[in-house]
Amino acid sequence: MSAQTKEQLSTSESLLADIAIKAQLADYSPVKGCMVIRPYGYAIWERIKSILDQMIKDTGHENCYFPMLVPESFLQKEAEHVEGFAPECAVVTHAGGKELTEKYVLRPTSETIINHMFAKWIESYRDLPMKLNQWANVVRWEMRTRLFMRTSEFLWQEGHTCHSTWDEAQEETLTMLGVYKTLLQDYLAVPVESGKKTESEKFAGAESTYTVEALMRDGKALQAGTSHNLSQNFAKAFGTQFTNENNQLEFAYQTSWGVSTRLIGAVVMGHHDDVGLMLPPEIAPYQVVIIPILKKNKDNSEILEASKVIEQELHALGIRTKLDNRETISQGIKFNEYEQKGVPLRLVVGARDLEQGMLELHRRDTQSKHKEIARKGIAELVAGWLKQIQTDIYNRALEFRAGHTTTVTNLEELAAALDKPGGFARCMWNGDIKLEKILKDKHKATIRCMPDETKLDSSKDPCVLSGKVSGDNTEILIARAY
RNA sequence: CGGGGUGUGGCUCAGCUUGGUAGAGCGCUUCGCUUGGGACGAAGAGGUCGUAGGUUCAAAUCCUGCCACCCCGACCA
Repeated sequence: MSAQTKEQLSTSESLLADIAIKAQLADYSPVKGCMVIRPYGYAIWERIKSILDQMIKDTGHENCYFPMLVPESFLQKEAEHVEGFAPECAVVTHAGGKELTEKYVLRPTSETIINHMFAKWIESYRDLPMKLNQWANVVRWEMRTRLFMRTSEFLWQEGHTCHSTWDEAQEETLTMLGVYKTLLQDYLAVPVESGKKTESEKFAGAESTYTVEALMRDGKALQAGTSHNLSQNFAKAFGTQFTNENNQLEFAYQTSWGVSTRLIGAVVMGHHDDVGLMLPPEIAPYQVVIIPILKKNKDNSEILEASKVIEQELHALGIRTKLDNRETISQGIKFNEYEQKGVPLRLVVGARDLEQGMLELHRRDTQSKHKEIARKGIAELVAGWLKQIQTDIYNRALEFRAGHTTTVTNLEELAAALDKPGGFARCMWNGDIKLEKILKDKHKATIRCMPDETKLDSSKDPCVLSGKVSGDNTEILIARAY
């Protein structure tokens, strides 16, 4: 059964699946739309998780855990929320050999159950702000799934906060958007456009949604993280109230925000070449792989010993290192394996070079081999190179995006831009939702966001739809998306 | 749910038109020989051909139903 599944996938033309499976990040599970995250893929997730977890704590949040099962009735309390999520919920109807009187939903997100508890825990303005986060799995029964980008079950972090004023909630929303931007750009080396979503694209139940949008190498945009200002919507639905300084009962102002294992998809589709995956050093499970050139049936102890010493030197500088001293596998196979896995640097330790105090270093991002690297001071050299690679990979992605962003002033130019370079089309918009319908029907595209970093001039650049110039027009980014 | 496609050793597939009881390459195991970019040779292990039924002396092959998965679309982090 699973054999068939694998077979189908390898035949498929999905570059994403091809890279992810070859790099041993994940594999398909027996359950439709679900994936098994393999150790190498999970190690990347753990890197991302530990980096982000620290940032979440540094911004004053506490981790907690809410249960996976949510009473079905909870979902229905917030009108827009039910409408948005009900179709994709998996529901538990039986337990303990009996049909349940109240069905349980496998959480698609936790606003409802968390608000149920917020309502209980919050009484006074003195209890605010309450800033929680949880690392969890969620289930969304999507009609079409894609490895990492959209799986029926995925891992994520969801932050949920309560505040006493709208302004404070708004500030929180933008703070976390900034955290995501930093995570993506400084660690995953994925440049993002941050901005607000349009009404039709916002989270079901939110007042407004902010997003970080990345551009993948196939020209598609990816919503890499979202931060929502929920205002009082859920508080009203769940009775999350507090008494303010004036002894008046008020509904709490809330936010929620999340990023998921989709981030791994962003890395895969954001950084790869013909060989396979290319990992930014910051999130690579191991940043350097040491491969000793071993001879079968000969005494390799000297080479192995030298390799171990080098490994220790790298460890001492905090460099994540893997020494592959398997004697049963040729180095050619190893070279290939680690290239597919995207390990940033490969250090080759051979008898010949070692005699001359030299090593061979190979950069994954440029696929360049550097012989005659001095053995002495190797750890410092490697540390420097890793920093350089991190920067170079980011710049490579940034360059790609620049080459795939086109400013357009009318629908013809827009249509052309979405096809020819692909990627983002930047333009002004008068807010008429007709545009979104045209995009969807004719171009399979959407408005990704109204970017924070604007490049156009509302006093000169016309609306892409009406052709009119107006100070009321908004700048937008359009793209086909995952 | 609509359109298209696929189910045969671990993987990729051939065989099916013209039924005769299953093959190749890769991978795996052992031995030999090699070893600074996916070596080579020899021997070997491994499949109730997605599933249920039908036709037939005989079904991977023909017929019918069912199931699963993949791709495209509607939906979405």
